[in-house]
Amino acid sequence: MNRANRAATLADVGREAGVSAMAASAVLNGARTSSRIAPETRERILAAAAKLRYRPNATARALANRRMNTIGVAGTIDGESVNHYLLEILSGILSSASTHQQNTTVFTLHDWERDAERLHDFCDGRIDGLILLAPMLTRAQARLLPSHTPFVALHANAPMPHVLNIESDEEHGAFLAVRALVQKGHRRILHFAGSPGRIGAERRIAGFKRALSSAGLPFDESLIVPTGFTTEEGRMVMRRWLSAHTGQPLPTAVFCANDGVAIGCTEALAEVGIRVPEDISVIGFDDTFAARSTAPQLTTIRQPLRAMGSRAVDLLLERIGASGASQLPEDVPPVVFPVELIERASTSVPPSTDRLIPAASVRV
Amino acid sequence: MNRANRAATLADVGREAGVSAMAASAVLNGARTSSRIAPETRERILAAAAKLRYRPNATARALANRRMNTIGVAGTIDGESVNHYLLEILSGILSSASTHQQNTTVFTLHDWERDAERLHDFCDGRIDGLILLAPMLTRAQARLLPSHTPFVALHANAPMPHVLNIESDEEHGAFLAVRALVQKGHRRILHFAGSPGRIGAERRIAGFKRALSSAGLPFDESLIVPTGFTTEEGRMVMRRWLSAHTGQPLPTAVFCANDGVAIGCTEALAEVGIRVPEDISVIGFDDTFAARSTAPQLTTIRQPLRAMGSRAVDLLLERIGASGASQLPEDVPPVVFPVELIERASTSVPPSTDRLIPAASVRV
DNA sequence: CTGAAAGCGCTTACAG
DNA sequence: CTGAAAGCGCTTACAG
Repeated sequence: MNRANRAATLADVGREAGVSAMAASAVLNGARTSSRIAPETRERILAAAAKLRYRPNATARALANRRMNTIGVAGTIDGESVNHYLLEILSGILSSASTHQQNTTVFTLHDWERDAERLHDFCDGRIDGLILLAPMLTRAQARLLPSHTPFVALHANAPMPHVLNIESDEEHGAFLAVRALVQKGHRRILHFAGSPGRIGAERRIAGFKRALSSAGLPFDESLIVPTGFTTEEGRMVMRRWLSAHTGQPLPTAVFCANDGVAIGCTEALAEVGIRVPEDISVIGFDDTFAARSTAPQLTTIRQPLRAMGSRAVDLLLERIGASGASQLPEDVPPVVFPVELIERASTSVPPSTDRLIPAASVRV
Repeated sequence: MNRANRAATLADVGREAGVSAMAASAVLNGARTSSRIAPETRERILAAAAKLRYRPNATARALANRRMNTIGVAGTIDGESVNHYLLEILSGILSSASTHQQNTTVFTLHDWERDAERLHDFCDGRIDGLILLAPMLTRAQARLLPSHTPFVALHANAPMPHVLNIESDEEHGAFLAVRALVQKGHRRILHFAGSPGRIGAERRIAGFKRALSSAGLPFDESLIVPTGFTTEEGRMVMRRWLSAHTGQPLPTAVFCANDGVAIGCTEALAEVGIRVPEDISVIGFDDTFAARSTAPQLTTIRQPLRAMGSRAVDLLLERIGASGASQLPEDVPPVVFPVELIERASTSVPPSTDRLIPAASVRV
């Protein structure tokens, strides 16, 4: 037993059961189950496998099958602040992969620009296909992606040749958010707009404008404020905005690029005693866990993030199954998921009289 | 070119360069670099590899080397609420693995009890070793772990035979937290104690008691309240506790089992107008990102979570390197990291007069 | 110092 | 219906 530290192999199981490795293979993996191996032989093999705690070696199987039964997910998942948006998509991916009996390997990138080359390293046989979470690849980088591995993207920032993209109707989401505010009577609506250059931010601004113009309201460029997409940025930007506008009338509502920004923004308002929704309405975007864990709970635009993650897995597995030859065409239309307005406690009618912006208290 | 959809192999590179696959292997992986392949041949091979975008196939290499250069991490990482504690450890793991040129595969478990068997499936050659994050395995389950894969645990709930455990000095952390409160003058200290049956909770209670007794203060069992370890639980438990004690004197401080609980607890206090730290001091545990992102920022006990994650990788790689034969002894002493008190804004001296607990307002 | 051979553990045609 | 052979892509001894 000098093999105590090696995992049992098919050959070991065969030897134990007095049959060939191949016979063991036949009964231990569904493949050739149909061929009738004598029931008692089958029992003997099963017993031997159990006794030796046999598990098929994944790398050997992958080498023979050209299939690892593992999908990869790449995204900027770690980082200073927790990204609920990515985590919720990831949770949809993990659960769908698991129902398809596929493993999932998560590759953490820090920066799409700099880490693009690493994507190639992942496509070395250890995964059968790769899901890109909110990739920021240039078209040139995307063109260099290995052609032997199928890719699916979620909310890609730019179309990528031969890559299927899954997104949600963000423009319409922004439209729904702002229309809801307008219908409650809001006229002076601030927009914390995410990061300039991000397609998601541009779409929110487009929806914002469309909602105003379809209500016959004027658009005031100065109410669009770039923020990034994190709670910290939401908090900082709101603090700065308030102290830059001390003494002026408070907008009656803020439409935030996502829930994280909305939460940070709410915290900064609370610091100076501005109440949500009594003094100002706040609306978020995404409907992540975070939206339900605040007080007041956040009115927001729901993107079906888990479902989008699941769909990414389904479509990727379809691509993987479609053997070799068939590559997607250069331009492939995106899959677009609908969004919906979720009304909770952070929005209401505007206050009857204008609030003035108080002087900011000093904060650590 | 009917191989367009296959990745280039060593044989392809060799053919392109007019040499054997083996010669290509020698120059493309450091291994036999020493053997002098004529510099111009070497150039030709390098050029061919670049032209064909050759990447060594990970599964073939793993099969030949019995080494995947990938470490696994298993833990209950997803779930309803974000676990900053695990994410911060994970971030230490990812960064150390990356400096060691190792990939990391994350396996998400939902429940240690039920998913213990899945750990076996991960040890099928796809990883070289596995880090268990806060495993809740029984000794019997631990004994069944495959012996051909090295394991390292972080904050295991019970000692596991042959498995190295990395932990922090939680008992001392609790002692430091409570001593700091006592030194400020606090006498009536509530403890939100985590989950009963968890070693971490027991150690916090032990440290709590030791701090009281070494200050000559009495211990009041009724001030120990089980909470779980999430923000939601902290919020709910504090709400319930306040409404169960309406009209009674407010404790002057709460020592919480972790930062998440402290944050939830602070939120519940804010809901009824109790101010931190003016009316009550709050202290957390862990010093995760979350502790610095609240207002007021949280006084807490710092565990070096990232460093602990890195160390887990280092020790695991050591185990992997120590070939076959050498298994760890049955009982292996844990690696214990020190903790420290981080004073921020959520603690201060107790108020000069007793606060009474107000009636809870109704909350969604 | 270099090339041909054998093997990692599995699977898939292909003969008996 | 079952067994022996060849191969997945790489690496590691082992002869020339």
